[in-house]
Amino acid sequence: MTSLSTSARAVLAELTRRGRATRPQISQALGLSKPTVSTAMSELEELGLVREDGSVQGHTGRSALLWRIGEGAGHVLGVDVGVTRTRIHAHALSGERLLGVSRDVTSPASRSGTADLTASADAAGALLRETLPRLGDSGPLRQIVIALPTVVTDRDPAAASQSPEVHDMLKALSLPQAPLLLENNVNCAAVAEGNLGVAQGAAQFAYVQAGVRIGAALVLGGRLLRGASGWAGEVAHLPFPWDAGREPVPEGLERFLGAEDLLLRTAAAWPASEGEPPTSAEELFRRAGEGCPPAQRAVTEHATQVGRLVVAVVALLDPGLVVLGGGVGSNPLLVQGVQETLSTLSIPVEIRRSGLGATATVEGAAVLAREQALHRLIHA
Amino acid sequence: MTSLSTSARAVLAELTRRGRATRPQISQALGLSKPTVSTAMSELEELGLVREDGSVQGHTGRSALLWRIGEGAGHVLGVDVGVTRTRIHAHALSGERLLGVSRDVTSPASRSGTADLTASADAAGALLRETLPRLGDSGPLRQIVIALPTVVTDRDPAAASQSPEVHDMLKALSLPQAPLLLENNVNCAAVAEGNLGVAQGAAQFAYVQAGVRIGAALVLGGRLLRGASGWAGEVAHLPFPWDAGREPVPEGLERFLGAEDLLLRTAAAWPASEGEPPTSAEELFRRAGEGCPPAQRAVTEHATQVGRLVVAVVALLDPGLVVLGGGVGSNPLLVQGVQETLSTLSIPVEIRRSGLGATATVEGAAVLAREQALHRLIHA
DNA sequence: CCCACTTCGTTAGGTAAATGACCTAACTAA
DNA sequence: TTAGTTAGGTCATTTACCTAACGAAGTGGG
Repeated sequence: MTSLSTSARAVLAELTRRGRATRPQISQALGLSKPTVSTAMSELEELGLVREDGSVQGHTGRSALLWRIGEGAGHVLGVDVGVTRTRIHAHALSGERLLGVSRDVTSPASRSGTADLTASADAAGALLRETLPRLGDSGPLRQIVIALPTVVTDRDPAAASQSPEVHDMLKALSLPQAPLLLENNVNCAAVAEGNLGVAQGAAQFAYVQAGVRIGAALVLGGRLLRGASGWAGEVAHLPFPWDAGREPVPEGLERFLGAEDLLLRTAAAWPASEGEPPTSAEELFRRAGEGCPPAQRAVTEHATQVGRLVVAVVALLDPGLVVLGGGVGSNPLLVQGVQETLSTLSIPVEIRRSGLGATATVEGAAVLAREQALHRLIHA
Repeated sequence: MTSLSTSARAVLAELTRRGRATRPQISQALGLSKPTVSTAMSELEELGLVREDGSVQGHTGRSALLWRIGEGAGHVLGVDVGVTRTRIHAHALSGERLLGVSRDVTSPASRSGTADLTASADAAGALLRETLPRLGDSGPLRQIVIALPTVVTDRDPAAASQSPEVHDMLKALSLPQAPLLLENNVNCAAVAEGNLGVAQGAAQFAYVQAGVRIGAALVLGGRLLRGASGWAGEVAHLPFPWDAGREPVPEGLERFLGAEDLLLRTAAAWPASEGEPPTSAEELFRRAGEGCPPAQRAVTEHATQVGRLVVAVVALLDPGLVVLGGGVGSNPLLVQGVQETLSTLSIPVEIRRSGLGATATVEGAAVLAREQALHRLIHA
């Protein structure tokens, strides 16, 4: 494919930012002359990357044609290879969602909560083979991003598949031919928050996910902070408790702030007079919301602990905004407790609760795929 | 001043990176033709921004002229307004140091270790007035960066001087007319490590300073991570101890990891048989190095605590490299203990000891000033 | 010392991208 | 209708590069 001219790249980038725009708007935004924008737009139209889409009326003067990313620009896939459920979203390069499907992972490992990448990939692969034919003509598939519940030390699958686990997973997925990137699932969820969720428009923010597992992600100027080898945000590996007296346990924070231990601790402190202790995080939060005292105590205590993690994140990074997500983290009862813990701190910070739910990860993967595809189109 | 052409900007940037270079070298590095580089260089020479500086001989063929940033490009100032000592460094835009001076702050507050910005600024202002005349003709003063031992919520002094403390400090300094930026002192020291110290060439790294006070800074791709409002790295404000049982004290980490409390704890555990306990961090480390058991125990224990802070930084950010600095942090005995604490972690990370000493802060301020001045020259 | 060879730096001529100036088309308001 | 305004196209011109060619200034071999 022949390369785009400089002005065509600029026009494509601006059109991407705006979704739909007229040539005069783009001309003004980029400081390019009208002829230049027109030539560039023709070049893009010839390649099928953009097309006319209505016009702006009601203003004085001649009405301007509206332009948008066209079907020929193609589409991308976001794939969430989750422990208990896998999800696939397809997005056009224009940003609109073409389809979103999901399927349970049924394997002994997934029921016990242990990660079994190959079992998840089998389910995702089957789902993919049923789903792709439904896409019809959406242009070329330009990028796939796979969200994984593991540390992603190398986003490039060519390098990462030297690890046998990743190699087997990719084989089970049997993906169509297209550029491919791997990404951590918490990172994906954070990207979704920044693009579609409560962190829209934030220059930077931290995302703390508390559920069965615990993790964090950092977004700076729209870009993920990945660290030197992909371990950024892997707070699960923090030793805990961090105390002058007791010896900290490696990976202790994961155990302490994960949903499993929360339920165990709650059960241990449960008075016989209140009947059976809750068996899931959802139940615990429901009963706390209904006013059950031991459930409330457990939730408050847990919120304090999560709050201390958030305090550490805030003191180190000053993100200005922290989004709480995940099955436990996105609960309204938790946010209040975290906010109280933070009130001792002199650093200004806002706490928001994620509203995206369980699809956050796959949505983020699709957003990343679209960004990557556009980046390649525009900058190469 | 009339604006530079695009190619002149590129040539100036490349010359800045290389220090001295010939036109053919620049031509090859930038992919520009020889005539283009020549015209761009003439443009820069006419403005006094560059000048010839010898030639390359010994190779076959005609010898090429060497070029460098010229005196007309001007100079910059880095000012460290420290608690006990203030420092001023002047650098030419070419990078060479023009002078470096320092002076003790003599005020009741500085002796007790309390920060008194105005007293420090008085000393720095007097030093500045004696120093500037010695500069001779070094071209225009293009940028001043002031390093402060406080949180810098606004680097722009016009906005920051709304705070009466900063306003008084700037008045006491009575600076010459030039663009001015404020920066946190730990951030400055980190920049120095990245440009002149042990973190040279690192794509990203964390800097942890342990001395009288405790602080951290993060450098990503040569840029400081400042946070939403300048509080990034202010770990001193972390509540401590972070323990399920005990109630954490706000600002507790500062107290716990600072030099003062280290000496108090050491004295409390000091056996009478060993004579008087050490009265300074230097003495403590010296006696530990000489094999004195209680001093060794205190240092080991302290290294473990600093190590836990480093563990938190590494788990959250995966910097790949952590530089330990400050009066306590740069001690060889400490590094070993920190490394042992880190060995429980599965994240790959290297620990290095700062070798820059007490001038790191002012050097970093000067580097930042030069970067800022070049940035303005090249991109505006 | 002379001469072949290489590289530097300048001059001349050519080209692609973007511009400004100008014109026509199309729409609104009165 | 008509006046005023904005969109969109055409074209000569400018800008910012490039390649080609050549003299200048070095090196090394005979």
